[in-house]
Amino acid sequence: MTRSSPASMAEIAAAIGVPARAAILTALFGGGTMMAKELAAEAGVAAPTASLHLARLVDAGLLAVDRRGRIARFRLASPAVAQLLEAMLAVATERAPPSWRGDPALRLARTCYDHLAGQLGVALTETLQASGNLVLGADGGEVTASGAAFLAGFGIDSNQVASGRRRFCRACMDWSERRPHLAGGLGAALAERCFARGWLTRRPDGRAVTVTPVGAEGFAATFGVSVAALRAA
Amino acid sequence: MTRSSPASMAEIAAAIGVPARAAILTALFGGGTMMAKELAAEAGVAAPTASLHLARLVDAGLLAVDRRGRIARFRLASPAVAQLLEAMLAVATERAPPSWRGDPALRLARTCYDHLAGQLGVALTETLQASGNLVLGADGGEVTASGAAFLAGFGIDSNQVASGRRRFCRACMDWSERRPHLAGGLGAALAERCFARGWLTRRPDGRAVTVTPVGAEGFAATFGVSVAALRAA
DNA sequence: CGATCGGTTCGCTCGCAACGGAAGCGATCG
DNA sequence: CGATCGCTTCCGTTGCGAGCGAACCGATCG
Repeated sequence: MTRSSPASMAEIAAAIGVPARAAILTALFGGGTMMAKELAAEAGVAAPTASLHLARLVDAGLLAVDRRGRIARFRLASPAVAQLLEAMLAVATERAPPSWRGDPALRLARTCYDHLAGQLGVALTETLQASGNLVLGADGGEVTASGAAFLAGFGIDSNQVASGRRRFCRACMDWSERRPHLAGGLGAALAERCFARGWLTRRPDGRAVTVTPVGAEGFAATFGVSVAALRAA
Repeated sequence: MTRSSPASMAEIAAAIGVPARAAILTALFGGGTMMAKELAAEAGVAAPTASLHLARLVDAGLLAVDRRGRIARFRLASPAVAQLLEAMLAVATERAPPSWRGDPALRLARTCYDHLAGQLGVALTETLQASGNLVLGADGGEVTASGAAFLAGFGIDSNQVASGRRRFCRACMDWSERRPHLAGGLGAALAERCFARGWLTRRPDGRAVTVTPVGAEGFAATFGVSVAALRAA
């Protein structure tokens, strides 16, 4: 029966369709994991209420939970969920008042689940393509021979990333820039390296990330991306 | 304020998160337009109830309405909404019981907003790429010189499609096949030609489409796609 | 110009679920 | 072993909204 689709769609949407739960998902959209108590604060509700919300989100298949002793850490259940949230933001911005595209800091650089988004994410992706290091196809994408060498120099072993269970390379539409950025295992690896090198730091209060001074230098030297120019644009 | 995102996300999700409204959206996901009365029947509710639901969906920016005299025709507000629904279906199938990927007819061929999806949509897309007629990139895609000639023979003027306001060519992830299919203006044009030639016919009861005998012949002769083989797979 | 038809507004009922307070439970630590 | 902490379960309250029937409104048609 075709009729099963609307039912499960409504179930999923209803699980999101409450300010408290939407706030929880938004907080986790940055890609991290959080304890129930933190999420309760994030959603602005009491602990018992948050507990119910979290149970429902897990039940709906939107969150995964990692219970260790008395503490429970929550995260998005899958990349597909992150894509869903991304799509909702796209619709939200589309219908938003004339020209309000979100917090400038959020537009500049943010995490999208586990990879980079915003102007920085898009710029890095386009630079990699323009330099012939990366070819993004609709069915994924490939790293060229020169690209593998380039990434190796950056600390990423393309073969190892590609051997993972996860989709190697994927284009993810950026809701604020309306252009695609790099996602998938490779996108995650790239983001991870940027954090590990201290080029980027996560902010405790959202998914926007801060580009450090050394990061600004690094992005310019390694990728030819000027963060200052992005900020001015 | 970052805080505006969760609020609008919840608003949008809440607009979908009721069986009746999800059914309405699903019915329109096929890409057509429908009258309020038809949608009421589709959702299984009385006319007044449907009227409220429709008003709310329009208000949430998910539906657009075309009022002409006493009749009101509804359609999805934008391609972004179609992408959102696609993403919800992706999450729904992910969490679905072991291996239930929807109605076989729906998997074989269906419309996704205004282009083709399902095994047929994916197969056509992959054939076009393999034959060097189409190069799908992350930031859209291009029709090669030979591709333009090929499409012209099929009745599609690539230049005219490309000159439209709409994104020419885009990859849309197929929720049942988990592989991308062709979307955007070109995808819509391709689907339109298939219907115009009588290769495909819409079913009144859903978004699944029927491949006619002449269509099966045409897909094999023109694209080298065997519908019978797809059906068997 | 009266009948019909599509759609909306009104008034009402009913049920679900969001929420906080208090208590319970298991894990951890001093 | 007792105190604390993180989380959950169990209450009761409260309010929102989904639903229908009936009446209403405007467009269209005979």
